[in-house]
Amino acid sequence: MKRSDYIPKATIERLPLYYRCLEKISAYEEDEVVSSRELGERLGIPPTQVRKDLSYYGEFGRRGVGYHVEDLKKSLAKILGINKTWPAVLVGAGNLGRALVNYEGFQKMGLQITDVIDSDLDKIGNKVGDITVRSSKDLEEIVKTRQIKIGIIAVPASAAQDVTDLLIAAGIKSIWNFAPTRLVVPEGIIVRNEDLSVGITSLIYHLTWKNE
Amino acid sequence: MKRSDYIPKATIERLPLYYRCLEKISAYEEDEVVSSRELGERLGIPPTQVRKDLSYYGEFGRRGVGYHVEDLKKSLAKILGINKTWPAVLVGAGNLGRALVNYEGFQKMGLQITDVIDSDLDKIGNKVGDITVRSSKDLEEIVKTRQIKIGIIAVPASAAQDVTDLLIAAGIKSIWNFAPTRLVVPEGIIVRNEDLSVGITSLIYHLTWKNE
DNA sequence: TGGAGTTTGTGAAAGTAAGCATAAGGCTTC
DNA sequence: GAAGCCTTATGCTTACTTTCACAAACTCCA
Ligand SMILES: NC(=O)c1ccc[n+]([C@@H]2O[C@H](COP(=O)([O-])OP(=O)(O)OC[C@H]3O[C@@H](n4cnc5c(N)ncnc54)[C@H](O)[C@@H]3O)[C@@H](O)[C@H]2O)c1
Ligand SMILES: NC(=O)c1ccc[n+]([C@@H]2O[C@H](COP(=O)([O-])OP(=O)(O)OC[C@H]3O[C@@H](n4cnc5c(N)ncnc54)[C@H](O)[C@@H]3O)[C@@H](O)[C@H]2O)c1
Repeated sequence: MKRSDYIPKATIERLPLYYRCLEKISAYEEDEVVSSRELGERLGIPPTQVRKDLSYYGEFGRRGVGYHVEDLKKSLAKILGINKTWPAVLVGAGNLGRALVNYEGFQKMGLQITDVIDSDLDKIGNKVGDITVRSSKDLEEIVKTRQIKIGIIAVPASAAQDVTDLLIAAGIKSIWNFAPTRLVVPEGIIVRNEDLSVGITSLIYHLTWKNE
Repeated sequence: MKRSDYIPKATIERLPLYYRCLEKISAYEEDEVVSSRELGERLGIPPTQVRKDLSYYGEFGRRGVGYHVEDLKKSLAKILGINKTWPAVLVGAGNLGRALVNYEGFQKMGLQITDVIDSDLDKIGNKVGDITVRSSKDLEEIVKTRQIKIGIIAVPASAAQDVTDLLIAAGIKSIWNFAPTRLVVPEGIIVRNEDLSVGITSLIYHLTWKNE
């Protein structure tokens, strides 16, 4: 598959939006074809941006016509790596962890949380959804047998670095981090911070300064 | 307070990180002063970036010395608008909604969820944390009496636009949206989308293409 | 008091990303 | 089969963001 040498980070964050939008069209509309204009309108993105984003990966459209919904959806799934299912282990069966495990929406994006770890003895053995909570001493075996590459951190910030080190020792290659702290990881490990406080704080900022 | 005409979006998203880092230093370290180098190192941000970000709002440091932790923390709180508490109403007492309500960390960033709305008759009247779930017919009264400016959407995507319209009709000025859908709002209403699927998908993308 | 060593604040330069303009391809109608 | 109207793909321009480089200000110590 074609892929330009340099692709803007912002482009990569828009691809999932295109994918999800195509899924919706595919499920609820009869249109076989969609234009960059329509795709853009649904998402609040200029059509030129949609086309430029896609052009980094090849030519998916037909001039004068648009993009074939199913084809583009498949292509995007392949580009994003979500044409297969990625198993993941979640650490921290608290409020947020349980919400994440029970959310079905991630499956469509290729994520399947297969295992849950917690340090609380009262939680180990309990079920979260269909998954039995296990101790971190089982981590290495879980990661090895399922060939898990993704670890999800939903523990308090104070425990996040320790959990990170355990995950990496167990063989994980990437971390989705919900704890509000910076993780130190070896070269080659991918970290994605999902910092909800930043979201609300920037909203409050805009609210504060709106009329000045 | 000084504030440059144009401030990069990325700067605004880093300010909460600086603030939280200062809070941590203030709570756990004795240092009265911190340099842009140290602040940057803790957050993985270059020191020049730290200084430039702060410089949009004034001169907070002392050359040859650094930034006074408490002073900078106060200044940032004021800049971010989190030197007061913003009441908010959350709609959707499901898995995610309950996690958000029970999370204490938002208080430190100025957010207090004071009310919870759901349409499910089995949920109305129940408690989420200390808050009794109420029906959306009470929304307007809630927003008016508490002067709430922030609405939080934690309902399924299919209901998100309806809830948005209700919130705006009730007088809300900004929306923190967790539903994976674009909301259409009138001019002047601030929307912040917190799209977790984008996060995991971009992580999977990087994992997929890492060695190419 | 003065010089060496720090650290900030900020214009200028470099690096990224978005938007424009236009060429090229495609469909429809007569 | 040619005119007219679409829509995509992309080089170039414009806009935004980060990084660099250095003057200015402060501390410490001899
Ligand atoms: N709940 C939210 O809405 C929310 C919002 C933003 C950020 N966060 C962040 O997400 C993380 C989890 O939040 P939460 O509200 O679910 O917290 P929580 O206290 O409800 O759950 C944390 C869980 O982690 C477990 N845990 C603690 N240390 C552990 C360790 N070393 N190994 C394994 N498990 C361990 C605890 O037993 C508990 O079950 C926190 O870092 C929090 O700051 C949560
Ligand atoms: N749970 C997660 O981890 C997660 C992750 C990413 C995104 N999301 C998004 O967050 C939203 C909520 O997810 P969830 O897992 O909590 O779902 P959920 O089904 O557990 O909860 C949804 C709640 O909204 C209520 N509701 C539905 N329609 C309503 C209406 N019109 N007015 C008021 N209340 C209404 C339902 O009664 C239910 O209590 C969804 O849009 C989901 O896509 C959730």
